[in-house]
Amino acid sequence: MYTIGTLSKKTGVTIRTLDYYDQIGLLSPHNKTEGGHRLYSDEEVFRLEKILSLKFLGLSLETIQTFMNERTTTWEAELSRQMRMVQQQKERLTQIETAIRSVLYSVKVEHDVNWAVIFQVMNLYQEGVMPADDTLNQYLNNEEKERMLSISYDQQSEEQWLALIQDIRSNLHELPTSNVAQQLLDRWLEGTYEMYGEDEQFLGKTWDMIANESESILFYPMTKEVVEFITAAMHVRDKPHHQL
Amino acid sequence: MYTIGTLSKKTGVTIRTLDYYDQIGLLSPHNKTEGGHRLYSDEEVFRLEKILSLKFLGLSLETIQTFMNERTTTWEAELSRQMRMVQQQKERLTQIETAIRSVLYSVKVEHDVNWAVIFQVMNLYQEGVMPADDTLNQYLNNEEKERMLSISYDQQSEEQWLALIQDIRSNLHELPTSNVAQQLLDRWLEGTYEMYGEDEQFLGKTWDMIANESESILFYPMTKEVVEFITAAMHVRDKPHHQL
DNA sequence: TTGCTCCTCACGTCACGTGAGGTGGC
DNA sequence: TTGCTCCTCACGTCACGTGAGGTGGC
Repeated sequence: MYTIGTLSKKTGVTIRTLDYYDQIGLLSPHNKTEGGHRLYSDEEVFRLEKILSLKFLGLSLETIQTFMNERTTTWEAELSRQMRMVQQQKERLTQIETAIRSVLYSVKVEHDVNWAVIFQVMNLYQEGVMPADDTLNQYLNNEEKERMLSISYDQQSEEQWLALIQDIRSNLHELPTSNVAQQLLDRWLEGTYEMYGEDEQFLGKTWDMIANESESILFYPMTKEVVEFITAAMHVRDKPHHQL
Repeated sequence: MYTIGTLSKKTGVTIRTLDYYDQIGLLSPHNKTEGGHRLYSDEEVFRLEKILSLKFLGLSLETIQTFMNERTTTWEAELSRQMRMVQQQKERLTQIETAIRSVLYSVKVEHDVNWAVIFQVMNLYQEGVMPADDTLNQYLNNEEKERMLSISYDQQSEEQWLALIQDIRSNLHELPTSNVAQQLLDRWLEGTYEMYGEDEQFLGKTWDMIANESESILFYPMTKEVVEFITAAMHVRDKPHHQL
């Protein structure tokens, strides 16, 4: 038999929580002392562990309550519903992630929030139709799309890209043939290879997509100006008589 | 000038919400009629859109409140914090997803919840150290790991796997040489190729991992018995004089 | 004048956290 | 007897939803 304090320490659940579970009838003590102190047995410990498990899955205490009184075979529908909810939330969080990234870029690069960008991102996502997905589908096949989406930015590479884009933006006036432009292109290519690998076909398709869609905010902060700058510098390099 | 009802229709925000935003001083009307009715101008419409955008990012009204009074350059720290929170939540949701899948399997295959499985899943994840990841790292390199994790189950393939595992479980007593066992193996191989592709090396490594870890619940419902059944059937097939 | 809109309370939500003031138990 | 544990209220949380009862505005 455990007092409420002992049970609390044993399971890491606060006394107030056990108190509450008793109150709503989710977990009642095995019996009580004359003075009204609650006493729990191993049976309740097991029940509590079940409760905690189901809580971890994101179920409400009410759902858990009914689950505990029913056969496990009736759980299927509710668990499937919960599964769908979890998946939807994950998608939403992914959208939020991209949105925050855009805002952070606009704060860092443009030193102000680009509300036009944010409103566009909001509209894109709030329609719920994932138009970003449609655009990707136009340019990439399924395998390429997954490859594109599975690219993860770490802190460091993110900062490098940011710095590069900032540098490009402040050198937009430089001629494509200039050393400055060509060095920026070098940094660009290096970063691209590092992040996307050296598969020329994949790189080509991705670049086409970004270039064509540079007026939308899908690939913000790859704005039109930045894309044009890179393209111009690349053209110069491709011509033999300008090669370094 | 818009009345509160007009603004509500224009923006899709409920009157009660606008009411509340006025109450906490987040969005006050431009002015009021003599009778006390609120009147909003385009200025407030813009402010409201900003508020909604930031709310979409998951920021609290209080944070939004302070954001609106500060320069955007001060948003960085808070936005980065929010970014980390979002990423953590996504990881948590992924864990929940796997956990729910396990429970669903155990309900469907064993017609009861396998609490031992669930408690293990819980412990695995609640430590916060992602031991699942450690195990994967032991057997697969980074590329293979990503490949493994990016495999997505659709409704249909999930049901097929489930049915197959159920069938294997109810035929565990059959000899590896039996027709039944060999047919189950066929279904197994077919499903594997469909899902994981035909890269023998990758398949081999993955299978080694699953086989070695079959006593843990990482690959539940690939339990020890199921793995052993498949292995045995495969050995028979590999011997020429048993080939079909 | 009649509807419809808008107003201001005020309670409820979900799973507890955080006291307050008072007793039980070794 | 003295601490420490435990008890039962009871308010607060966050961003509104949902009425209730009463007035404004065209």
